[in-house]
Amino acid sequence: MISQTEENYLKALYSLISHKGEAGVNEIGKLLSIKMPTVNSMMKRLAEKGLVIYESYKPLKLTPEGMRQAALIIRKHRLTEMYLVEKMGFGWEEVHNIAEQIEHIKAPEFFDKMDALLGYPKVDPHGSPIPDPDGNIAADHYIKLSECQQGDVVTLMAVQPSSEELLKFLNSRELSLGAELTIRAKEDFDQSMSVSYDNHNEMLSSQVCDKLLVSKL
Amino acid sequence: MISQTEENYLKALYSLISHKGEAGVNEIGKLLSIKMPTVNSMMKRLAEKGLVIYESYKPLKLTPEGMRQAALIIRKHRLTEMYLVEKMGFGWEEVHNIAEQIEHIKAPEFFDKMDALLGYPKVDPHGSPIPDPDGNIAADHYIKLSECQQGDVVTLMAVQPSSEELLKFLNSRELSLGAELTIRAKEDFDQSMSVSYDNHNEMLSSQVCDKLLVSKL
DNA sequence: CAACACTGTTAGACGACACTAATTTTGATA
DNA sequence: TATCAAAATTAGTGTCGTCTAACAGTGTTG
Repeated sequence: MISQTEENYLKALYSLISHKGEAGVNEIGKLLSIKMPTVNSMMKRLAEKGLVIYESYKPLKLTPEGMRQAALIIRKHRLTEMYLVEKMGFGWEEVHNIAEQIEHIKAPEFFDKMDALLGYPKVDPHGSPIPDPDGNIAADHYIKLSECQQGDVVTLMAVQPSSEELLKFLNSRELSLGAELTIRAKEDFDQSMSVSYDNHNEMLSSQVCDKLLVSKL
Repeated sequence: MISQTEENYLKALYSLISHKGEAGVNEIGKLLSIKMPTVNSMMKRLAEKGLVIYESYKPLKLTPEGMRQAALIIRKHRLTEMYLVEKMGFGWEEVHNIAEQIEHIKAPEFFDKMDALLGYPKVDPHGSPIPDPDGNIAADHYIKLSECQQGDVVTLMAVQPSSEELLKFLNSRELSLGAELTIRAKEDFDQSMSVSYDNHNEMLSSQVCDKLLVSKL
């Protein structure tokens, strides 16, 4: 049995590894607000359980089973977020903390029911892919808005990572997934962008553009 | 902050006290499958926190604040059960274990939303009253079917306590809340009852009749 | 390449929550 | 009322998940 605490470590490890390719004890600690020695001993325990590959002073890895378990937790998290938005009327900026708790519920039938009621969605409300029931996750091929050029016309597909503050900012600009963005200008000195969509014409800082994932038309 | 574990003790204490008027360390232990010494030390901790009145070798009591906290957990449990049945399509016999976990979620807005989507229900799927947001719980004035007499015509209002097995039994007899029962006969030697409702005519054992709460017309 | 900063590890402690074994209190009853 | 069984308590242990303090390894850089 994997405890709630262990689940949180697996999730953190998974997200660090999939974003940066590697994860160290220190990084996990920062992500979870837990001190290094605690992380260290937890990594040893997860290694005992066959979920993590631990070698002294080497970067951490997940075993295939560890990857699968992590993906299944993320599946529960993202299904929950989708359910909260689609079926209960929460805003996409409100659901993270609730899903963070519900993801630990041990009741497969509960998540299966959400999945069915939602029509087996492929992505969560922020555009991140929902792993399938076996723990397989579709790689998305989107690019960052910040990598696009003046004149490009793109569709907003995901917000990643999606802090509550960023989502509120996007709300205030009425910018949501599926919006068709035309890049009017890109400033050389700060990489900020001027984009238009629907009835809007907005300036987006590089920090924002870095977190908006788009697909070119 | 009240931990999940502490919440479970409060709930157990609340239900023992409200059903039997009193609760002892031993009974709580049995209810929660936890050994007496563990219960004992937990009771001292809850007393420290002002939730329980603990005096050596005396029956346990809840303080007003302890009562309130317990009622609020029960509120979350029952709202969740109602939501699972009404909005997600679960059967009334399936929801207890899921609600047992979701009741510990710390997110008032989540339960407020369920409450609103359900139209502020007064009872859960088994007919038990849902405490209000301040922790006040309406006393029901129902009587046990087992206390009724031949010839009585009554409405089934609640099933209490409602084990999964009992609920499945009632399903198999198509007996649900709101059914209008006519008591055809009551056997003296075993207190079993013959009742009719809708297109049914069934024998109910005393064990069953003890758990069906009804109101007389 | 030596020094230093950062990262990682070991050792020891602690609170929460569980246990077993041994003891004490209570209340029923022979 | 003396005894005894059940309930309650105390004492001591163990695991999980956290911490701090001290020490060790790694890699960059003057």
